[in-house]
Amino acid sequence: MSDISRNGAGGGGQPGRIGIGLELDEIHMKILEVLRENGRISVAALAERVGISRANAYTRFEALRADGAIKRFTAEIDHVRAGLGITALIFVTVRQQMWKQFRAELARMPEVEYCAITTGQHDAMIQVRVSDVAAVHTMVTDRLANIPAVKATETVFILDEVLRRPYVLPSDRDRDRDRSRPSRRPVQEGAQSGVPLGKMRFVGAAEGRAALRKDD
Amino acid sequence: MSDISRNGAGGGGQPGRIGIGLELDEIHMKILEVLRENGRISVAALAERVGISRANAYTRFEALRADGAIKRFTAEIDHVRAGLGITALIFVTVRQQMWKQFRAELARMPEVEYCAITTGQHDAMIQVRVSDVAAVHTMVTDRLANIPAVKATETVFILDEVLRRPYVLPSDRDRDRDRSRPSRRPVQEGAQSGVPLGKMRFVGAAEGRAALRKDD
DNA sequence: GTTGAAATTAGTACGAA
DNA sequence: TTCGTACTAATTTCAAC
Repeated sequence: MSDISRNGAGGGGQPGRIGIGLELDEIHMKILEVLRENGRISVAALAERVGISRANAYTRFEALRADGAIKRFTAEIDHVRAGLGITALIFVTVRQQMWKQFRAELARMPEVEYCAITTGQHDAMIQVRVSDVAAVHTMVTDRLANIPAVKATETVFILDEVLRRPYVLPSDRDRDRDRSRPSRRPVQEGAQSGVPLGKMRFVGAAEGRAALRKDD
Repeated sequence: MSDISRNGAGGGGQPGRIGIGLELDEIHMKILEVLRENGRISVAALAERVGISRANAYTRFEALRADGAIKRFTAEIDHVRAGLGITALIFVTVRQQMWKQFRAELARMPEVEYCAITTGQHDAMIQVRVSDVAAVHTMVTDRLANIPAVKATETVFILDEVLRRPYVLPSDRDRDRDRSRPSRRPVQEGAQSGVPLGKMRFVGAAEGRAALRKDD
């Protein structure tokens, strides 16, 4: 289980259009909405909530699963209750052309919950869950630093997780737009909103890093 | 749905011990292991895989749910298929004593999938999923920058998501330790592993930020 | 904490609209 | 395609051990 998505750097699909596979209509989206909130709902109950027949619900449910739009069903676990009270983010600078090795090592670290390749100052961000702060230290100095692919790390602790949505869907945005922005003007220019631009910074990829993903 | 966990800054629980509520034994952990991989498995099948009777499985299943160790069941959705091909991380510096406002505004932004309060240079990290790069720009300049609580932002794009585990459990670490480290020496000192310490950096909280969580 | 049997519900197949 | 119904298989509940 290696790559869980293929986000191109800048080539985002048009809103509403899906590249290959199943064409997702409004009812598909409704199904996804229900399922991300209650992954254990029966297909019969799902059909009722979405407003389609049971047979149809079974067909669409299977189609979404087969197509990969639904990747899996999972239980969200309280890691504190489970004994992993410490969460940290480790930003990693990876030596070029050693991504393959880095990924292989990641797979051997069960305390890593999430890893993403990013633009900006660092190359990757990994999120780890451990039982105590010492384990973070061990993780970074003992395990990560011993990987030749790792050039440098920077660690921050997560003090609180304010929000985690099961999975964001385009329909959420539409709903919000209707609620809080009755008349939405099209995006034209960055400075159009009268916001002091000095407040924010966009950080692009370092030189020569655009090709990194091709390593494996 | 505001705070999804109560991670203390440094006060991690002892490994294996859970503060309040249900005492989780080995079988509970096994149940969680199965459920995080297959959230839709029937309790009957779960009982068989864990090696207990069905009645027992039902009891424990309900206990885990009631206790909050299982927070919810959800479907993992392929955001690219769903039309949200762009993922970005926005690091936010929040004005002190305006956290409450910041959180309230977050709740009104459906494109935010995750938000954590961190130590280090910034105060919070938010992950957003949108349909195109322009939407990130709009999000940052139009929406975030208009929140008085937001002092500054720094945005990076996620090029690829290498790894996402449903939820890390302590038993994963044990399994890994058995597999790759037959004799584990106790952690004593940072420099003990012979690793060049210059490679890594731990970033603590900025001054006066320890009290931030008490704002709400 | 376990097993077994009844009641309920889920999943499948197929014809009609 | 979608719906409705009838059929089969499985799950959940509940009881006794």
